[in-house]
Amino acid sequence: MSNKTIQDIENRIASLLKRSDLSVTESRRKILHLFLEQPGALAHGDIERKAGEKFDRVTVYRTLQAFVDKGIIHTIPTADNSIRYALCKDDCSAGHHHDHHIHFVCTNCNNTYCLDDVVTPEIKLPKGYQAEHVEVVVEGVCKNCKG
Amino acid sequence: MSNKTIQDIENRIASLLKRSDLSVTESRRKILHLFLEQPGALAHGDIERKAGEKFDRVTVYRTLQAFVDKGIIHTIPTADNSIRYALCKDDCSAGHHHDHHIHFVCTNCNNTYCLDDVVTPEIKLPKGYQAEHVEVVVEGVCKNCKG
DNA sequence: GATTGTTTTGCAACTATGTTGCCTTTTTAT
DNA sequence: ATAAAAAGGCAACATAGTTGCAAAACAATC
Repeated sequence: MSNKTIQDIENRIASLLKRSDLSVTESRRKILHLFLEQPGALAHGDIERKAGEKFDRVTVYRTLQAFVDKGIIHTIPTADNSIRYALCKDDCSAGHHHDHHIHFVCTNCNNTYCLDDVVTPEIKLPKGYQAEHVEVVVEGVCKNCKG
Repeated sequence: MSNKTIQDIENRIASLLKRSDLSVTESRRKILHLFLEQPGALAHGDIERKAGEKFDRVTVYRTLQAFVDKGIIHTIPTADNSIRYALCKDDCSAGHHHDHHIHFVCTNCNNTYCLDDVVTPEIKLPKGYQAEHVEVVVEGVCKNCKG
């Protein structure tokens, strides 16, 4: 990998942070790196393990909270009660997530993926219920695990 | 309320437990009561608060776990990372939940409902992904809160 | 590039949540 | 009524998440 590429990633991270009114600190750059490095979602525990040797537990909590607030990442609810986080696409802004895609949890490798091309379906609710947001999580076997 | 009605509920609870190969104990009856008394789902915290004055914390955990294992209740994933539990319909059996209904979380009263009549839609996944289970959680305003 | 005001971090202490082993009590079956 | 089996309570522990405050890092200005 060339220096130019590394520099590109750093620039991308810095501009993402600045656009969100967040100062560019080491922990924020490190955690954003983790998200950019891999395709799926990360559980809080994963992040703490990968980044936590350098940073305090509290810093990880606060960093993730800041990223959610600013619309850089979004949370994915799962059945095992461990919140997972994934990068938002560019059209998410602070406090207003446009995440109409569905999520896929692999029962084999336990990875979580955002399927950005699969749109949440319309759900017809009983009379009186008013939908604001629909969350779809599909469990199954992912592309990589399906031999 | 007549004595007969109270007796009916007790009988219903006892037979539900026996059918599931669970012995009929005070804590299990109490916790089942809580579920039957109200329409929505209960978070672990709710149950501990309502039943916990009489029972140990550990007992509540183990009771809920037993109920899930036996197919008496099922879990509902939510974005705020608090597992909620709701009664299964009668066709759920041990280890094999037929919960193809969707869940509704009210952003106003914070109650969670099983919408038993709303079936989860078919989701068309990208090539290579194989679905085993689809979970749909809708957030919005419920029937009671919509003035 | 040094200085100053603001933001972020690390630390410590704390609360909440969940788990495990062991002994006692309750339940079930006989 | 009694014995075997199951469940509950207790204590101790492990993990997860929060808060206040002082120290350090960052951004902005000169």
